[in-house]
Amino acid sequence: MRTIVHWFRRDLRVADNTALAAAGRDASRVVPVFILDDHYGDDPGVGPARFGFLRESIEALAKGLEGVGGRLVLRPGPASEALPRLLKETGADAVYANGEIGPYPQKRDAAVAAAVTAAGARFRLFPDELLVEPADVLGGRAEPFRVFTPFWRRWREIEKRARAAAPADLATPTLASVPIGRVRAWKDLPPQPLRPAGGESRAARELTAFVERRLPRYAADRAHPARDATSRLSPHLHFGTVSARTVHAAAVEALDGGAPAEDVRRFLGELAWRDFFHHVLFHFPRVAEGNFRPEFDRLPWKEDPGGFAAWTAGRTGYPFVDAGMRQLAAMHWMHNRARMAVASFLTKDLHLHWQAGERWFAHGLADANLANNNGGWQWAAGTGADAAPYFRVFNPVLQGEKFDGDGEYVRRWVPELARVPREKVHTPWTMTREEQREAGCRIGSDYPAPIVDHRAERAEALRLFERIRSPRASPVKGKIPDPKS
DNA sequence: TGAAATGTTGGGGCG
DNA sequence: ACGCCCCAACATTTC
Repeated sequence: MRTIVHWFRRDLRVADNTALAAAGRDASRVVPVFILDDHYGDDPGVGPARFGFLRESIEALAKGLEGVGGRLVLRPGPASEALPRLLKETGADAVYANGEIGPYPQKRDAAVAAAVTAAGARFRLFPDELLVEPADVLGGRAEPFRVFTPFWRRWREIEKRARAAAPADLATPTLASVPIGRVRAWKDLPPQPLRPAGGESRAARELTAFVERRLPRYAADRAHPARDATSRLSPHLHFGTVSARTVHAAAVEALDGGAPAEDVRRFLGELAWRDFFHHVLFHFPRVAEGNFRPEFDRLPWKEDPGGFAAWTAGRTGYPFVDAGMRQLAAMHWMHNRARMAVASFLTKDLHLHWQAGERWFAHGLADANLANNNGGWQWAAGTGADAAPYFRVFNPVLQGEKFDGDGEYVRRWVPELARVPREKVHTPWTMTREEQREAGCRIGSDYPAPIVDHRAERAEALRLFERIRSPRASPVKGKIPDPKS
């Protein structure tokens, strides 16, 4: 009678779980464990939103495992001590887990591999996190792609792995486990009524609703943040409450159900971006610490605590930017179009380091994921692999007018502007005194005037970015504001 | 998965 | 009929 430990990390599901399925096949008893490490990912500044989502997902996982005869065990970390102890208690001869890309998990897993091996057991990692593995998508001369489009061309040709069967009977023995309610990090969480909810069955419902109702209009609607058009799966993909394979398969199968090919193609493109950014992090782990493109180390980012505070508070005076930042604060999630606009504003209108924005997002977003968050920020700042060119500066007014033409998104998240007429909802500072009175919104008191002049700051950004071309200029280090302070 | 500046074209008003 | 100007619409270039 063989026993195997399945170590859950960011794969908090029973269905289509590669390592768990393998453990179920290879052993008659499976011990599913989640370890309360000081880290469960390697992002700086894990905030309450992710802890909240994680807690819900773990509670749901415990229930889900009961359905297949499993009992989830919670143990304090570090994993390199908890796992050998568990091996001894259960007589298990192996630890199975799904692999994770990132500097922290890879270092952690190396230490665990050593500890498990020293305890006389086997440590096995399974490919599960991504649709395609880094080793499977290489360009000419076996070099990793640094540009998305050729990556995507290759990515589409690769057959995606089949989904793993759900385990039949895990037959977990009874073991000591930390009660979830006893965990300090989870005790004092503020209420988060609008945060995406965690859990495997929740993810499955989101996926079904997305594929049936929103995917068929995805291409046309996805860039409009007021429209309910996106998958909302980002936190689920981060925590593995749904697998990327299941999402991919559902989208592909939707083609047979009549979903237009263009909509499906665009959505698959987003899944490919996720793989791309993970591959970039795998091949170039230095991106976690700084610019992918070293010439940007010369860029003189500014320090502006007041500007940063206005940005975080959603009080920049640019409605589209402020709506995004307030959506983040309220929902612990932000629409991607708004993410690009607020990132452009932080880096190119306020000239603040993209890492300040990355940290704020990591702390605030339920879906914050090192590879995607870092990739997104370096894309927006122009410092990354296949990044937007540095001279691509978003105009917050035009972004609003293009993607929120009637101002619905702005009005939803910036209630001060609820009664501003559509023509001026993205430029409220152009209202006359009379118009301000009628809209019940005085600029400068009810809602701020723009804290910077976009036209002037765009020009300033172009001037600052010039420096990346002159090799003489010296690096300037700016301090990065701490989101918790 | 930009935007602004600059260039080109063509229709219409007008003398 | 013609040249001229204006300007919107679109294309191209530049940042």
